[in-house]
Amino acid sequence: MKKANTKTRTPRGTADQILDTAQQLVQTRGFNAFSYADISANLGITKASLHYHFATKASLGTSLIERYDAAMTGMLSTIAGKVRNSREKLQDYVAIYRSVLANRRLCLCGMLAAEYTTLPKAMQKALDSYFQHNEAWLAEVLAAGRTKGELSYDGDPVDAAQYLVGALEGAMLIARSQGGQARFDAATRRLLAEFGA
Amino acid sequence: MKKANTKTRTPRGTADQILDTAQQLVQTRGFNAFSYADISANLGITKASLHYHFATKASLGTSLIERYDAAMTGMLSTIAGKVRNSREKLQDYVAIYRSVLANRRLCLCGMLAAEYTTLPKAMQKALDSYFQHNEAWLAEVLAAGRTKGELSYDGDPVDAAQYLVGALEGAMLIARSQGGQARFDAATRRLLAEFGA
DNA sequence: GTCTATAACGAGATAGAC
DNA sequence: GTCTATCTCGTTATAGAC
Repeated sequence: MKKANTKTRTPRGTADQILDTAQQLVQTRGFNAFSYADISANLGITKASLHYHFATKASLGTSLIERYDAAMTGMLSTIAGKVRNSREKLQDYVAIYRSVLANRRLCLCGMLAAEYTTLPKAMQKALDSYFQHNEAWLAEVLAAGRTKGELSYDGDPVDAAQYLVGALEGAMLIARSQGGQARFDAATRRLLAEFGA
Repeated sequence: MKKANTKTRTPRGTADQILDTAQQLVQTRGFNAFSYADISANLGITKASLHYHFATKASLGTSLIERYDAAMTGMLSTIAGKVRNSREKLQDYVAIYRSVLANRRLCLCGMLAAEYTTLPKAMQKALDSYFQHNEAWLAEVLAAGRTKGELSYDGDPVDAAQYLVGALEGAMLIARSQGGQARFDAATRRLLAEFGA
């Protein structure tokens, strides 16, 4: 076999390293505020080589979102698979965002949502999918949680899920520059309490 | 007199027109995704002339935030001056954000918060002030409202105000590309209900 | 798959005439 | 206060050698 699906730490390929660096840059500076030169400097590889792996910045950006979406889907599956109660699932979901902010980053897709009107169509589509997946998972957790009496809130679970995502993204966005982790934690305590978590 | 402080519609000066155009561009595209050429095209004035009014993009950006902050302060004074109950004050506050989104824009300072790490220091300072002013006004409304029994919520009014600002900015941010005005309205209904408004 | 070299363009900014 | 003209730099992207 050429590539084993092991869980051991395999040396990341160049494309992955490029994506890692680009992701960090987008999460801290935004898609319109980083360049191939930045990645080149961080990785010690020339700009021309970057174009071998990702011909255009648009294709790099699209791969970035798709990988992020897939990683999130994986984490949500893991959370769901632990089959604990819905309260904990919600807490774990919030914890994902918390750990992103702890690295002084924003959610990749929250950042890109701010730049939405300037993004290539392919990136916009990928972004739409990301939020779709996230909110569908959350709505399901909220619906099941209320049925089981583990969570409590009013109205439509889909509305509630959308509210949650927006509030979480906003809390990260503002907390990064105003108040930091403490502010984010205070906000999410309030948010979770609202759902009986 | 050279300039009367009248409330009649006086023809806006060139600097004001530049700020108007720049503000619209930042609110839709972001500070890093617009150029002097864009303003030039929109206003029919050369880039060189723009530099006469705002020598650097950083100075233009700083003026933008300061003007936005002042306008917001004015609106908050007006709301406060109408001396109705705190519920209505909170609703009016939310309505300000709503009208911004209705023009397919984000809050200027929410957008800039996403780009925070790439902004000149002067712009960062001005942004900090904007949020400080906003949250101080909100915290005061929340504190008084609870005392008078017009609002109800748990914990520190300052925490609550910060939570509110984050949730509102996030609701706008995501709603612009995912769900639009309807999604924003659903989110703010939930948010207001949380405070007994 | 990575490199050197360069093209093609747009950015922020300045000099100096009117 | 607005213009023309220009400068310098950074950007995405490509050609072609190794």
